[in-house]
Amino acid sequence: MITVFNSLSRSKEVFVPSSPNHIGMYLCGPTVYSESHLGHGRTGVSFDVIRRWFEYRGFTVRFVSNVTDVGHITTESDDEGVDRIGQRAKLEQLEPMEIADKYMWAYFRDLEQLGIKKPSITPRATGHILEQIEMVQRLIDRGHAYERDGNVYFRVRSFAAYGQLSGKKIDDLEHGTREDVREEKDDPLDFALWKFAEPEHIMRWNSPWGEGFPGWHIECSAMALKYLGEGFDIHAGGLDIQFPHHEAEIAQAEGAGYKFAKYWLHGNMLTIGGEKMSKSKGNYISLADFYTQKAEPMVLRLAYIQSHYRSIAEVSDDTIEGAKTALGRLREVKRELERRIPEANEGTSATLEQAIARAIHEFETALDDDFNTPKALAAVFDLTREVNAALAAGAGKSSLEKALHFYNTFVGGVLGLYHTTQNSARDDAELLKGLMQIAIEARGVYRQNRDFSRSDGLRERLKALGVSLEDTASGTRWKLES
RNA sequence: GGCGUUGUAGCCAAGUGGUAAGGCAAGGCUCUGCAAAAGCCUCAUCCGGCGGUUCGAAUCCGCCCAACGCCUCCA
Repeated sequence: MITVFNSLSRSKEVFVPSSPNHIGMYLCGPTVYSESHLGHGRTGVSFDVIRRWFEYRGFTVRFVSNVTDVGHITTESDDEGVDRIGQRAKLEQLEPMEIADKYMWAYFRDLEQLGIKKPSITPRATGHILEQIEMVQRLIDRGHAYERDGNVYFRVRSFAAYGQLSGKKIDDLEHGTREDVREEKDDPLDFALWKFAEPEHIMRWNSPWGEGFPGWHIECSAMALKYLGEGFDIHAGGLDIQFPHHEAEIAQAEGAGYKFAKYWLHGNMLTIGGEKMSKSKGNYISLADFYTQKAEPMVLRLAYIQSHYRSIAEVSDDTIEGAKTALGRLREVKRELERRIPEANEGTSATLEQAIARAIHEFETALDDDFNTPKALAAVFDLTREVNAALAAGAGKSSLEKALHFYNTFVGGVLGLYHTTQNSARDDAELLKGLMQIAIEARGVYRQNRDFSRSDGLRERLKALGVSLEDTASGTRWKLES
């Protein structure tokens, strides 16, 4: 039994899928107008683990995650209709669609590094203009929208449930609304479904209301319904787009007469030095910069998983350093198991098997309870201590194999922490292996002759190159430092 | 101003009525020519503060303090 925190009810609910073995899940992707940052990475990893958990529990998940490649107005009052993609296009002297394409692929690349599984479907907003127009027309026909000079607006007060998801009351919102609203709106709360395109606006499509482009929000309503159908299971996204984006999605879809998502899951924000990392604050770190300047992607993935997806997570150099070491232990225990299993004695270890059973139980319980990854990770580290002790005690092969299976299934499969990225260094693996063998042999001769200054000197020089040596009872091992 | 969240060891972070998970850092020990790795041990009488409820609270209630988020583009 899996329980999930549903933002609609603001409480944990037992998850009941709409069909027995299949789950439809939609995750709001970014508007692709600039580099993806640590926040995108966190949301991606959070829902990737959730998806993997459903799969582990036997569900087939259709995971739809969009890319919004239509630029949206930066300020409602701006009649120039400057949108973010358009702005960026001017800045980089590219076509808007070149900007969208460039950052979309960068986003895919950055997420892939984090071991995030590809969505089943990745719909683009520009590929679904017809669906969006249809939905807008439907909203007009049903009295939830109206047209003014080529713009179409959603009439918020016509949709009683507006505000339910984010816990806002329409009358409270009224006061907070900006002064400089577009005068043709009937109500300041109303939001755009379709915008008239000024002559200089490059991204434009023909519609029943003239040439224009869709508003932000409508693409997700249309694409989620198209690929997941009515009443689909899960809609997910960052907490910061709960309002107004998700609120608007519900209003549009249900206003058009369709049942929308049953469970709404929101991932919390990242802080740097206690402050939310965000574009407007300018304190964000792009994923690409992180990878080149801070640590490899898997360290980041572990850092994310160490906090619960609904908690605010602090990212600091200390957090990253801690994750780096912890990841090393998780890799090392797996490597050691792989190394030792072929030569292990036949037999079992009752202590180890009990520890494995307990770890599996605790891991499953933790993830079943609203995807509590920090708690699951605690179970993994508890087991790791047991495994290392068992290895030292010479535990039997079949128990060690069970332990290895645990790491492959849970740490690798569910948490996705054993993902490796392709890089050119890997092509040289054989060469490296051979060279290291030679170096180790040479050092071995020094050691046999008790010429420790030479053998230590060799080790220091290798260390300086990022290769560390470990002398063990069964010979010298080496590894590349991360 | 409206709505909401959080405050747990040096840092990160679970726990949400039964007497403080886990990771990092730090210190000691075992092993070792040395080092590393690994293991073992130590590391919050206490969970922002003050009251209350209870046999019992970090966990529930009240007040206070502090920080943060949404209400505007954001994952």
